[in-house]
Amino acid sequence: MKIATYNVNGINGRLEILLRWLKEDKPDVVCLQELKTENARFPGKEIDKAGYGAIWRGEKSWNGVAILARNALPVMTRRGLPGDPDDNHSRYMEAAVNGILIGCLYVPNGNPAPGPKFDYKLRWFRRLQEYARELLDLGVPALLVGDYNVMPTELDVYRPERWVNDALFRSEVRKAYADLVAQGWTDAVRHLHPDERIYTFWKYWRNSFERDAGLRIDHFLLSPAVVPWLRSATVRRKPRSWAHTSDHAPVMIELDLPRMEED
DNA sequence: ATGCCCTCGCCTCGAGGA
Repeated sequence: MKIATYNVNGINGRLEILLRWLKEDKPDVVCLQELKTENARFPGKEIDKAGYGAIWRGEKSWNGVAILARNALPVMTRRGLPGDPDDNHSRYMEAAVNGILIGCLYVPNGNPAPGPKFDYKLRWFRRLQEYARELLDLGVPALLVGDYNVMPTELDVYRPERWVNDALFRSEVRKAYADLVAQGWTDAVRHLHPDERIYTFWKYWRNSFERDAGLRIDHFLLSPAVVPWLRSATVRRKPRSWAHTSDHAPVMIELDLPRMEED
């Protein structure tokens, strides 16, 4: 089973790129972030025609998350994080696929820091931690997948010294991510590639992709039940090289699911 | 210290992204 995450940076402007990549990699489940469109303008028909069922939660211009499943309709289990009824950003959506809970998330950027946007990011992270703890307590196979807007360590940044005061790398945010992982989650990419420089995002500016001057900010966190199934975790760099593409690359993991119990 | 480049909106500049 192949599960991917992809910050598309505008689902309508990026539809051709998305469909082309789906055809090449054939992921079974895809978590999308930054739809940047209201619900009514989500290209559900085109995605359906490509063989994917989809659930989504958009909003005008900003944010927005979706979950796609190949030849299936994801069963929505949650929309929005608990803990703040006034938070109307579309940043979390969760579905059950093949008996696995998959949370698709888009953590706030938080810049400029310090400031109200940074405070919102930290508050959002605390809510994620609280909810993630509940998921672990359930003991079910679960993944928290998406754009965390955090580089967890210096290995995850092209020039760490330039990012120390940025909302993606400040110590408070790195600690929030580390505390989340310490609950018992496994960062799939780092687990399989502990010492490798791996990036998932490159600015559009200054040929950063060609120079591989990037950041690793799109992550897969696996609950303990999922870790033994993890076969591979790779950044799909090719779509990032295409014209008019997102500034993120898709990231994909492969799970070897155990055979279903026979009756 | 900042811009660099790109998205979207109703719009040719501004806000936000990371």
